[in-house]
Order: sequence, then structure tokens, then C-alpha cells
Amino acid sequence: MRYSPEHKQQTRQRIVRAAARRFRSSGSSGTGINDLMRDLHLTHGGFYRHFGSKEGLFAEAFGIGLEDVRHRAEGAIERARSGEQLKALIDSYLDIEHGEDAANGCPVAALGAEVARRPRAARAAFERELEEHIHLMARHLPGDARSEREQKAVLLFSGMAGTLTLARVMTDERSRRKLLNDARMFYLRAVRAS
Amino acid sequence: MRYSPEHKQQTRQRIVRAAARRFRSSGSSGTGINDLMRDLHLTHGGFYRHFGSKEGLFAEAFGIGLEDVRHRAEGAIERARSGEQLKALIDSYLDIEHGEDAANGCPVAALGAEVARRPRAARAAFERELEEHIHLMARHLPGDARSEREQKAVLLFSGMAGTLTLARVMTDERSRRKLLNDARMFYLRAVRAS
DNA sequence: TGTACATCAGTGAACGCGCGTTCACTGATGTAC
DNA sequence: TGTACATCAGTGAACGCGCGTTCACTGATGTAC
Repeated sequence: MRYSPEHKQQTRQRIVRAAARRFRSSGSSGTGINDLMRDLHLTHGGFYRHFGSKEGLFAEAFGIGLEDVRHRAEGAIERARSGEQLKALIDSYLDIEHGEDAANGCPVAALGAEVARRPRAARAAFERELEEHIHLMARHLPGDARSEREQKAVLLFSGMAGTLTLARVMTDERSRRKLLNDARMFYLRAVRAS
Repeated sequence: MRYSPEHKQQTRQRIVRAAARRFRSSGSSGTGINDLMRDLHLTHGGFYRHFGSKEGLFAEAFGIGLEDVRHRAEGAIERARSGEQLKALIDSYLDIEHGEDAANGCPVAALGAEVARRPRAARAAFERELEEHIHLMARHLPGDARSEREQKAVLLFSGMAGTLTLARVMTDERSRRKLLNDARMFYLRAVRAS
């Protein structure tokens, strides 16, 4: 059947959105094109009208994930009292709910290691998305020079991602909560001090 | 053929060692039993004389990885001047060589997210290995109370793991080196201050 | 001491399954005349 | 205005491949008698 002009773009968006969730919760090889398309009430063959390969989808889905992290952070920052924006940024990331909802959470915490093991040429695309993210994140960090804020942004982001990943390994909710809580204070102090 | 009594244990160790390398450099689903056994000049069928399943091997290989991290750190600490042991511990982890050699490096940085997405019951085994690692690591950290040292150990370990993972995404060696360098100072200050 | 049998690490074919990708096809709608 | 044709998102069978796991078998050596 022939579809409306915007229909294709909508379908494409639905695929990326669903993929961004599935990749983060199940990993790249844990996510099948078949299952993904079936979730959207489509069949697997149609996938290739929208993407050249699964890998292309993965790269785009990773970017969607970073947007999710930003939306989460920006919402928290807007709601925060003056002078508490940095705390809000950190708290929104090291949130217990974020720890329990990998599907909608940070793609670095969920997929960073998988990206790291891709060949150099493939990594470059992810790197660009990450640099943009770091850049936007740096605007909310203290520091006089831009390079200083950006340095803090990478350290804060990568450190918190590691902590979130480890928190997700923990089977006991109490320990997980404590780790995230301790980390909130640790990074707030460390970023303010450095 | 019948083999000497120690032969079986030796083969088993060779499998775990090779697996620990392969899992860290290629991930769980990127590592095949077939390739693994062929590396050791064995055939895949024999694998099941040593392990019940690939998953059992994975759990054991993860533990080997943590031992590697400890050996690396303990060597550095022994070589360090008095008062610089913490610095040595941090520097040995956030080492450029460690960033480039995932196969022999930290399993949390390489496989943490994969472990995090396993079901709760499976995670418990990894958690025990991690707790032991944190416990041993804590002995080298400053702090009066044991709980304080252990808290610092988890934060330092998980934070550095995240940073190492992100460093491995970077395509430019200069940026990677800078990130690891900045992180060394960041964590040294943060752990000393907190 | 010699012989028959048991053991069991390792072999390699086979099984069943799921995966990413391709491709001929469908059919509703847009377009050319 | 009506008709013939082109387009192309989506379908679903098929392909080729690799994977984890099973299993009947091998054969050197240990053990029982």
C-alpha cells in the first residue's frame, strides 16, 4: 500500500525509539530485528526500507539515548532552586529510578563497553555524539574556562556512568540505594572542589 | 587417551584464562566456544567435560579478570614510595596501557553492563566476587572506619571503570591520554578529600 | 607378573535454533497523459 | 474527467551462517583380580 508522505518518517522514528529502548535493556546482540519490528506490528523485511543495517540503527539509537539523559537532566535543572543546579544534575543521573530503568536510561552506562569494542572507524560516529553531549552538559558545570567545564563534564559523566552500571549489578536494593546516595555526595563535592 | 591426574585441572585453567581474555575483548556473545577451544588446540565438544555451560565459564572468567586488576594494583602499590600508595593504585588503573588492553584489563569496565542485565539470581555470584574485590581494595584506601574505606573503594572503583570505558571509545590517543590523566588527579583528590 | 576391564579427556559429526539480510511480490495511491 | 502506469512501504518465504549443546566414539592408562 502507498502511505502518506509523513508516514515513512513516523515509522522510522518508531523503529529508532523502540530500538533505543531494546538496545539499552538487552544489548546489541540481545536485540533482534525480528522482535523489534514485531513490537511495532511490522514484519522484519520492512526494516531495510529504513536502515541499511542493524549497525546503522544502533548508532542512531545510541544518540536517542543521550537525548533522554539530557532531557532528564534539563528537567531537573529547571526545577532546581538557584545554586542547586549542579546538585540537581547529579541527583537526576544517580537516581534510583534511573538505576532500575536501563531501557530509558544512559546509553553509556548500558552500552559504553560495546561501543568501545567496535573498530575505530565505527567509534568515531559515537564519539561525535558523545562530544556534543559533553559540550551541552558542560554549560551547567562550574568553572571559569570552557575547557575546565568540559573537563569536569567528561569526568563527571563517565564516573557516574560507571557507578550506575555497578549499581545495576547489585541484587539488594538497599546497597544499590546506598551506593547511588554516596556517589551523589562524592561527585558533588569533587566537581565543586576541583 | 587417559591423561595425568593434574592434566584435567590444567586444561580447565587454560580454558578459563583464554575465556577471560576473549570475553573482555569481545563480550559474551562475541565469544564462541568453538573459537575458544580452537585457540587451545582442542575441539569444542570437550568443553563440556569442564564446564556445564558457557554461562558458568563466564562467571568464572569474570573473577579471573578481577584478580588481574588486583595483581596490577598490588604490584604498583609495592613499588610505590611511602605515602604514594593511593596514587599508585589509581595510576595503575587509569593507565594508558590498561585503556588499550581490554583483554587483560578490568572486567567491570569491559563487561559490567552485560552482567547488570543478567537476571537477579545470576548477578548474585558476580556480586560476591565484586564485594571481595572491593573489600581487598579498601585496605589500601585512607579512612579510619572500615565502612568509610569500603565506601571509598566502591566509588573509586566504579567511577574509574566508567572513565576507562569512555576512554576506550575515543579514537584519538591524545584525548584518551588526557582523559585518563585528568581522571588520575580527579580521583586522587576526591578520595583524599572525602 | 600378567590380563581383562573400567575410566574419562578429548574428538568431531550432528541437532535445533535464531539471526541479519535478500528478494519477489502486493496493492493503495500519486502522477502523466 | 478518466485511464494507464509508476512508486514504494510493507510482506513473508528463503538463504546462509554461526552458535551452544549433545552424543556415540576413541584409546591410553589406571585398577581389579
